[in-house]
Amino acid sequence: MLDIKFIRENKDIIATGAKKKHMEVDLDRLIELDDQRKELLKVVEEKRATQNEVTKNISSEQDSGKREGMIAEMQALKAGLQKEEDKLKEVMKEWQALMLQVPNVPDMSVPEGDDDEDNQEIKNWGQQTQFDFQPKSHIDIMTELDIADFERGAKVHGFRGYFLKGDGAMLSYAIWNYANDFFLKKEFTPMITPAIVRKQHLYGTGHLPNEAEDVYKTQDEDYLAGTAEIPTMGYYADEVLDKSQLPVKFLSFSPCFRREAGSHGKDTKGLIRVHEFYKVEQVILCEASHEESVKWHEWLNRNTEEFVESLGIPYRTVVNCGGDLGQGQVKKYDIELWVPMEKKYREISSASYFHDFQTRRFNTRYKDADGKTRYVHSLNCTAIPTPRILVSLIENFQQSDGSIKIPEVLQQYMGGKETISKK
RNA sequence: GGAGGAGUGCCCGGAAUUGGUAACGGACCGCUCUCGAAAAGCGGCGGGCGCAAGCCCUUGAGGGUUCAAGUCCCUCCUCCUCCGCCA
Repeated sequence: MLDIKFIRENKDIIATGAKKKHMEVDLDRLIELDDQRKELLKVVEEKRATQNEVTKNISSEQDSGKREGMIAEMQALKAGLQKEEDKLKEVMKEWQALMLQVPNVPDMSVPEGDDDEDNQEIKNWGQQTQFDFQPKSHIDIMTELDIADFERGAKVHGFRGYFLKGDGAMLSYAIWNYANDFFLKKEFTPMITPAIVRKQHLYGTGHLPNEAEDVYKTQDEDYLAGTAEIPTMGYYADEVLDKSQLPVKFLSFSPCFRREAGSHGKDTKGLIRVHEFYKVEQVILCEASHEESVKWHEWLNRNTEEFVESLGIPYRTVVNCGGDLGQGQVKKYDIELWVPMEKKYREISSASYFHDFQTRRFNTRYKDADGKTRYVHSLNCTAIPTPRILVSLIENFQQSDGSIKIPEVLQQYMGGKETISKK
């Protein structure tokens, strides 16, 4: 959500930004509606003012005749007021729907482009793994080692179902525990968040109204969060923080649920694209300054890069192009890990900042040094998603005998084990 | 799921004639006073419109009754007490 004043004063900037993001929004209609809103508001407020004043006098009026007259007068005024209020309500409905459509303005440094094909590599770390034997996919490796079961996953869950089993499960625990130790050194507050959330919080983060298809819903009209970003951002909704509390740094762990409604044909096998997974997510709330946002954005992304480097998995970082940005995002980096069997880098992390786009919807503010309340700025970045990280980890660390070498930093979390091999 | 009680201004307390238009106190911020601090005093301390005076909105959310709703009615949410169920 942007400020309507800002929209009115910067229509061209927003229109250009929307175009860069390949998003449609009818700003002229919005401004037209806003004119109507202002006009109606004026009429309504004037009538309410009269009503308030006369009504106040009614209670102190002793003469019952006069009193009756005033009441009758107010009854008439009320009928007119009601009509105007109904009109206003009608205008507000469309106004609000349009306001939810206005995308945040992408940063100047965001490259032009249609989709993820046009994202630009800004960093490349490590060597693409070379094998002196015929490498296998994570699906084959895990199945042969009996550390994942996709057939039974499909039997129990359905399409995109999976079981992690034995050392496959243990490897996930190891990654979670290692990630906790790694990131908590950077002064995050760890959180385990609810995965079932109320609708309003998905509007807050910007997942609604535009991504409704991709979200699971309960019979109570609650939603299953696709990321801990949603509950974590909701944590301080409708609250006013003190400047001294900022920046707030949360490391949130939660299950994540995604319908993947728009990607039926894609990544139909294995652990790349699944309906449910676990994720450790970094979330930051900082002061309302672009410089602060940029600083923490770089920091968040670097944290995850460092984490991947410590595992020794080759990766690259891209800056997302305009067409690959979400509605609220100002700028986004993706970290992509090398997947040998696909001969491609695949995304495992997204670092984005939003300025006050989200916090305006969440109504999360802070009291600044000058005593003014402002909306905080919000950012988030994946720390680590499981099981997707396993795809690269396993494929890059496979050995000729079909076993998996466990990255050194994870070994202590696997009881000192160095390889996962066939029993 | 059932029965009863409660929810008040950025925060914490806490009033409001059994319908008459949200007191007051604390905390916090600014100023005065002070060498400095404390104390005391004054002002501020939700949102919108307006150059301003001022006006409108805001008592968990949304509706309704009424000239007028914190107060009455309906739906929902949250918390507390009890019953039932339960990892």
